[in-house]
Amino acid sequence: MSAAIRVIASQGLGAPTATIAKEAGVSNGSLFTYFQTKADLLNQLYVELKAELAAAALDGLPTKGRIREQMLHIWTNWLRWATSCPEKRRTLAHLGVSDEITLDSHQTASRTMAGIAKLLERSRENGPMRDVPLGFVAALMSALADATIDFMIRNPAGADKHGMAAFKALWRIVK
Amino acid sequence: MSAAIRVIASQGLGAPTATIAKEAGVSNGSLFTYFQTKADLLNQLYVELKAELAAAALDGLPTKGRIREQMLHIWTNWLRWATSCPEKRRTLAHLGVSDEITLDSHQTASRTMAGIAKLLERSRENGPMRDVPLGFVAALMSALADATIDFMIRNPAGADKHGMAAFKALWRIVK
DNA sequence: GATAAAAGACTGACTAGACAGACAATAAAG
DNA sequence: CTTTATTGTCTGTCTAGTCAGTCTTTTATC
Repeated sequence: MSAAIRVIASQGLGAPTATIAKEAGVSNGSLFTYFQTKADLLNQLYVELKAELAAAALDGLPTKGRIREQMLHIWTNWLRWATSCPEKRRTLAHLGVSDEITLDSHQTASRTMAGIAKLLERSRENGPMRDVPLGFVAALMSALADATIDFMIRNPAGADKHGMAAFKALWRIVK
Repeated sequence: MSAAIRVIASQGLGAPTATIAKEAGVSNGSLFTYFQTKADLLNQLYVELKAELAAAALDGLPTKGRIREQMLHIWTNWLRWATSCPEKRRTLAHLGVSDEITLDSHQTASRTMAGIAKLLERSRENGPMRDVPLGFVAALMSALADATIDFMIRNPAGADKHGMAAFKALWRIVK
């Protein structure tokens, strides 16, 4: 898996399975004893990375305290994870838009992100977004995070400042 | 070009050039008399679609009037174009994240979007986003629009309502 | 108007290379 | 000896791009 992350991050989804196997230090054939097809590998990788992102985002979340602080906690964790594992984040970006990823994988992934959605639900209570589907607000938040991370990576100077500016923007959206 | 849009929208960037040629009603060989390589075709297509999007967004923009109304005009046009040409929009989404698209094409494309950026610049005057790079705000707006369109297409019921909710969210971000 | 010549657009079979996945052979372990 | 894990070669398929030759259109000549 970690070999796949490294290879896909640098070569994209078109990377040959042989390259991934080599990077992992096993033969081409062995790879197919662990994953039936390349698509299988990609789907598993997608679900795993999403779960890791969700776990990273929720890590150390204070159970008490104001919602805004909890949300900021998640936001900060999210950005930190993405910027400190640029390869994982890049691979995830590739996988997220691939049509090799099944509907099932997407659903599984979104289930692992439920913790974040729950907090987002509470965040928007009585806010201007209270009357649209939660999935829509979640999509906007995710898009905002992705765009922010992209910019931070391309523009490391002032990354933290931009991350914070984007959080405030997010908060203005929901609250 | 329009054949490429149709084929890529349904098959992704991996679509064989032969399929595109067939859809266009010409031979495989002819395609390469008009485009040196497949990448050339994709880059031209990307720039063209971005230009079309920009033109559609700015179409009929009232020169006078409040900025908010002008911005809403652009926003509405943007969403209308994307939802009424789902194939173009889908193809553009594929191209936008492809690494076949050169830096040069991206720059050319962003130049054609300058009109929108200019209005965005005025929109954020004295607003909370006044101190971050304009490119960052533009990236957030673009991400918001994309996510909104995605949701509208997957969720046609209440599409207009969601489009308007997203615009208000955008306005809360910048103003 | 009829014929011929030149230009160039178009064709589709072909090449060379890449890749996913299969499989027979080998090594390791119990 | 049996079972299981691993190997790396092999194959069938697919695809970007080529090119020798055909067909169509335009131009020139009588």
